[in-house]
Amino acid sequence: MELPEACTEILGGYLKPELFKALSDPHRLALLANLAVTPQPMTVSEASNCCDVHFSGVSRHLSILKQAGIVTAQKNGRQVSYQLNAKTLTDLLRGLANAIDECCAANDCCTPNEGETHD
Amino acid sequence: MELPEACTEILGGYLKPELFKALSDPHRLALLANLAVTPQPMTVSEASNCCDVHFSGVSRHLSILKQAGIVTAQKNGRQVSYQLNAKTLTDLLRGLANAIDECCAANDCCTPNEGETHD
DNA sequence: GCTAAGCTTGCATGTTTGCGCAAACGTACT
DNA sequence: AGTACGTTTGCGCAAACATGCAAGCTTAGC
Repeated sequence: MELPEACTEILGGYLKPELFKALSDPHRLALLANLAVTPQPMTVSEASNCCDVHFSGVSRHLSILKQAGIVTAQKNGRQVSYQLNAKTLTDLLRGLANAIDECCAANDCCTPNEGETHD
Repeated sequence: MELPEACTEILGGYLKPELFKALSDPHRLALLANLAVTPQPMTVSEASNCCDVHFSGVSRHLSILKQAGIVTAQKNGRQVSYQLNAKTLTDLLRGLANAIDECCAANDCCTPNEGETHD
């Protein structure tokens, strides 16, 4: 059975601020969406077309996504192709969701009733 | 079958910067972890004990989490109890993961090979 | 070699964010 | 009514962040 301490450990493995920070910018999310929809990897120049940000900014955004493990980069000649690392991202998302479920089930905490906020 | 446009719509429903921004702060994640581990709802004062942040800051953090739908607040007399809204959060996480999988499957994009980054 | 293309990185700037403090607000208790 | 407690909110400050521009770096093509 899960103890609270075990929960903290389990959760801690998924509660990385860097990941969510990488996902907290609208332009980065737009890039991510475009990567998820585009069959081929995208170069920085191609990615720059999708949002009105200077290509240097796009380069930085993609770099942040790469550092978070959300995308992978491959250098082809003088251009760099970025690709969504779907498995890593979905594993992290599902892993966190599962960890939360486990902890809540083990501790009987967390929202038995829905929508009881006070505004 | 899913068209790229449909993917964008599906993804767009889950790619809310506000959610990830709420999760992008270490102290907020610590609060979230504590809420996931604690059987009862926590008051602001109780929550303040877990991280070395002034209680006013904790109040603001919890407010941000509430606005993102991650926690719910209930007022009991003069104190406010916060509780993890586990279902909302896990649904969002899994929903995004599923949406990404759908889009990638439909478009045959996204990381067929693993770990091919260039540093 | 030289030049141009593609990308990254340093710099300056404006904006956002997290923080503690103090004041304000609402509620319980006497 | 008055006081004490728990929480929220306004304010000012410092750090972090996003952005455009320009310079630098690597690679392709001549």
